Amino acid sequence: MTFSHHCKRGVNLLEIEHRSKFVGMAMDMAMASMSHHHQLLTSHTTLSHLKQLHAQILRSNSNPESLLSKLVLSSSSSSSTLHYALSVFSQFPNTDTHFSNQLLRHLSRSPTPHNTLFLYHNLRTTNAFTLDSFSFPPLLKAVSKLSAFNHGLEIHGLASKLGFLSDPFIQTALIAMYASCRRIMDARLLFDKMSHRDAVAWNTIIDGYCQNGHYDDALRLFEDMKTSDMKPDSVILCTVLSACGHVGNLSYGRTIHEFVKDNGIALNSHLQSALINMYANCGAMELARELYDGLLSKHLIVSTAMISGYAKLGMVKDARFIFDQMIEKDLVCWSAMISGYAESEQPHEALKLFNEMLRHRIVPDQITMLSVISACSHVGTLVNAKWIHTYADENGFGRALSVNNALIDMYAKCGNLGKARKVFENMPRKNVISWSSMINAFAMHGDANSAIHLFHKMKEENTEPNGITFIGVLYACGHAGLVEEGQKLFSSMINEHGISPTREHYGCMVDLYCRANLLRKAIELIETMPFAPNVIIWGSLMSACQVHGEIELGEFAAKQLLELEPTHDGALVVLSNIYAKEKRWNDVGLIRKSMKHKGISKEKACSRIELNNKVHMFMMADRYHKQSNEIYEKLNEVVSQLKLVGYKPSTSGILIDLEEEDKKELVLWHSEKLALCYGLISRRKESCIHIVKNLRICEDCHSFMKLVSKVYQVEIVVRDRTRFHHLSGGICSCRDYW
DNA sequence: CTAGGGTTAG
Repeated sequence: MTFSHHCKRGVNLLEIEHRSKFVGMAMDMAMASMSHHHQLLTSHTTLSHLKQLHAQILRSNSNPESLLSKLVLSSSSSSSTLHYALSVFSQFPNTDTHFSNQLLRHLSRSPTPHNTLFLYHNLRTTNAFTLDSFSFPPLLKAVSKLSAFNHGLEIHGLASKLGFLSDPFIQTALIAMYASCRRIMDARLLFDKMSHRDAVAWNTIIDGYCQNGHYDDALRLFEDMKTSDMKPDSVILCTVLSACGHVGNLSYGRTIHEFVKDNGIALNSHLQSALINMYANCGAMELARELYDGLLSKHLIVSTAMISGYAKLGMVKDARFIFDQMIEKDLVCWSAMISGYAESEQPHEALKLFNEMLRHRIVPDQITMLSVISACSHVGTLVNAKWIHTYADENGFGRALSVNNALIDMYAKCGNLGKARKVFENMPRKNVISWSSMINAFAMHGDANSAIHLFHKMKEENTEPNGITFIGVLYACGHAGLVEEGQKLFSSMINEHGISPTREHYGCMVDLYCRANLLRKAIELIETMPFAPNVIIWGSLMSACQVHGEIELGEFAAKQLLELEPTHDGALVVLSNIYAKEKRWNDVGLIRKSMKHKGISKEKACSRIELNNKVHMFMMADRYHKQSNEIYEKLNEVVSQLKLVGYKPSTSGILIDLEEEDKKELVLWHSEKLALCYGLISRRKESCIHIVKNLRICEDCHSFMKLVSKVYQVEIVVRDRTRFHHLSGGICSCRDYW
């Protein structure tokens, strides 16, 4: 095909388009800026525009070759426009390899690298094209970005056939390709075979280890590099600093900082940022802040690292300060701030910020969705859960594996086990997290049999359980009192699955023995396990002692607990009860003192009830609710009804420094009782009452609710923190202590 | 060749 022929074809296309008035107008505008071809080409990428511009290029006197290359580049965003542009390109008489390589390079760096491979195949089918060694780095870069391993192998084979494998540029590109296709060993073999390794090769292999999560290997390799002749450049130092941040290796990170200072390495903006990111990721926020405040221009990425650094330490206010100061915000920093709130027990703020982000017309991606769903789990209301589920479905996240995993957990934590199960069952593909989430959902709700059943089904379907899976299933065994089953699972975890138990696993086992009144075994395990017992483990033992009347051991456990957490509610109650019984008034006085001290910082108890898609909040003895009078009337009625079947208010589990009579009054006004009475007034017939409490439910409220479920024949689901109690017919699904 | 956000347990 000749150039003039080509030109004619372009004009014909133009004429067809010209019939439309709209295109005509666009054409006039385009003609008016004829001298700005290049700009137009990068900003107009619809097919009709491309055709117009193509025609203009052919009519104009400017260099058609360079403009055509821009035509291809500007069209790389959609396959239809690219297809058109490539058809033009491939008919172009001059098949200059240098020119083609330039195009490959541009496409491989674009946000749509798959077009590199598209161009590659397109060019290979037009015989005129030949590849030279310069074609391979961009091709391999595109493969790396796409993790398209099969293409990578093909291109590796071709490079080999053409005798290019001794080219260090291609060797390095191959290392990067294997590393990003999760074949780090192959990458390493290639690296070891290189005869001359430059800084780029070293950086590529070190970065490859990082990409595959082997940060410690990356740091070892960096040491190897230093012992060889290679001097680290600033790019490598950036990579290594990032590795330090990922594994939280602050001391190594500081060593590198010193190395930079001692060797007079120029502290360019990249290196400065890498240092700040490293410190922020290691939680060394003072050091990070010092460097950050010294920055002249605060880059998006550094600010985001600061936000997530503060957020991880629970310093959300500082995180928000950085966030608010940012002039330019992108999706990633919004996500960081949202997840910061979600993980810092401020899920409402997270949702508020998400809505604000949407108002700024920023479109969330999958990662944002995971944080927002997690925030909804923490909020715990079904209204929010349904809202975000619908949002996810309507915005194309409904089929994403990780999103579904998060949804399972969310529905479970919002009290709707049925919906969690439905999400789980509808998943076309499941991974360990899906199974673990569902197992844990059952465990959370006290349905041990379903949890254990699912665990066996998971193994039948050849999904390998991990440490977290076992926490869920052991927890379930504890709640169901399945001692032997739990022991079997614990040893199979170690022996068959090769998972070494963590403190949390021991915690589950201690709890299992405690609940089964096997206190000797519990103590034996505490003494032999390779961890120092934590608050949860002492708490299990202490509660068990209380229930089973082991006063001395209980006192010991409570004291150990208070060593670790001097303001622990339960421990103070247990100790003060023991001392009061033994008339040790001095000790009782000491405890009262620490209780008073603690009263200042104590989180206020509140309960929520969700009814007919609305959430109502209650605090102890509050009168804020519109129907307050009705609620207290109902409470009086319920109390007298329950007293007929033997209810006696009990204050033994309550930690307020008051006279006994006042305590009796107050215990009746606990927020969960108010919420429950509101539920009894307002619920639709036959519907279940859902109550969420921010703190642990006291013994009295638990037995109160059990009796209500029997006398009023109503199903009640109560959540305290992340534990659910299903109450019906006077029975609770869990085997919790009070 | 370099830098930032995520889901299961506790």
